Amino acid sequence: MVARKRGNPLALAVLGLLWERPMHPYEMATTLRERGKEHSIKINYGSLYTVVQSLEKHGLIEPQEVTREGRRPERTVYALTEPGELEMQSWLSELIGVPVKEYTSFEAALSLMGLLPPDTVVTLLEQRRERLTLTLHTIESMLRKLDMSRAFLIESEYHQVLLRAERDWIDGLVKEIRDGTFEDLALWRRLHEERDRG
Amino acid sequence: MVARKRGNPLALAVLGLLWERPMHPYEMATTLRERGKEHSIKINYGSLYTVVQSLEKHGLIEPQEVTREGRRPERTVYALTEPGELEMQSWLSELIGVPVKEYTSFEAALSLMGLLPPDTVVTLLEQRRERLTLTLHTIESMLRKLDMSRAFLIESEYHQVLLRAERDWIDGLVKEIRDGTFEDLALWRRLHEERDRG
DNA sequence: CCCCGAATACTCTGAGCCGAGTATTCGCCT
DNA sequence: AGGCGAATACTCGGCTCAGAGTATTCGGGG
Repeated sequence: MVARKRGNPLALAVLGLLWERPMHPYEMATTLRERGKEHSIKINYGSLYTVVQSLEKHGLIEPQEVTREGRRPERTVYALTEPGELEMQSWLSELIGVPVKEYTSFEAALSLMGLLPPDTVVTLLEQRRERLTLTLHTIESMLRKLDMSRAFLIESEYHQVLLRAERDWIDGLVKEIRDGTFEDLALWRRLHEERDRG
Repeated sequence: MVARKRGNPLALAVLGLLWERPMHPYEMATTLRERGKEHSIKINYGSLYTVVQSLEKHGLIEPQEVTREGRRPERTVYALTEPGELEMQSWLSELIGVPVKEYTSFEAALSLMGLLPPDTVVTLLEQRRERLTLTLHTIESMLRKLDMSRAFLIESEYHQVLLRAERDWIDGLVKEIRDGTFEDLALWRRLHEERDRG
């Protein structure tokens, strides 16, 4: 058998859930939503069922029983196999222990920002800054009224840290462009002025 | 015509390149690599050619001429259309001005870290910390010997800021788990000990 | 007691993306 | 002269993913 390709983290979440107890796919989705994991892991039905199929194909999970309640569609309850438990541990260990470069669309946008004139960029950055602050406030107030135990909040704590770092950095950048400290600002501006005339 | 679906940022980069001058796909790839954009935008041939096709289909770029050098394969040179220029500006503006949640695999992993025993997690986090520091050093020394103008480095400056924020946060987390300050640590540990015996 | 909307439990299709593979040519080294 | 690796310029098939669509049932209001 070929080495499993570790793609969608949703598959890892599935392994995690089955580590606790057997479940059918739909229940996995709702359980994940109840626990608020949808904010850190993208869940959607299409992917969920493909992912479960692929895990079964690789022998990491196996159908335990097929039940039916009333005349609802059948539910296949899956259980974790032993290879599945090992895979879950090794995969999760890799995700935590080995950083991988993730391509964000904002980083891409920054690398192309020279395509817009400086003043436009400043306006947009300020817009982003405001929106980030708003998101941050929303998260903070959500957490305050939720008051779950720390272990469930780790991921959103991390998320907040990154958001704040981004906001502060944008702040600095905006100031530099505004007061002309930004290197090659003149060049940048000239380029767009020429283009506008030409 | 249906509204274009703004997917792959590589398409935006293509629009950006054609804003400067007409080019054929292979040249786009090499130009982007020369400028080091491959670090902020994922480039691969498969996607590049699909993306160019789709841009042409939507009238944002158009073939200008088909040349041939020696007996190499033909090269189709594309140029930006006016709708293409507008789309590039509005798309880039959106990417800068409107933050969108991006799902990183580390955030997913954090939300599942309870599946591993605390001591394992600490070891893994320390591993990650070391690797992050290493990456940071590599980037710093690359930038030092590269000495390009600021405008070309913005994206990697941003990247560094995020890496540092992550590293510092991990530092704090590790300390909390180590010295027992971490909330519900006992519960977490007990859960795994029971499981080991059971 | 009947209707409507929410919840249950998936299924399906098309689009997008990846990256290994292909075929040719240039240039350098011996 | 000829052979080999790097560069040129794409192509192709398979896999994944999104998310809208489907069919059924339960619960509550009038």
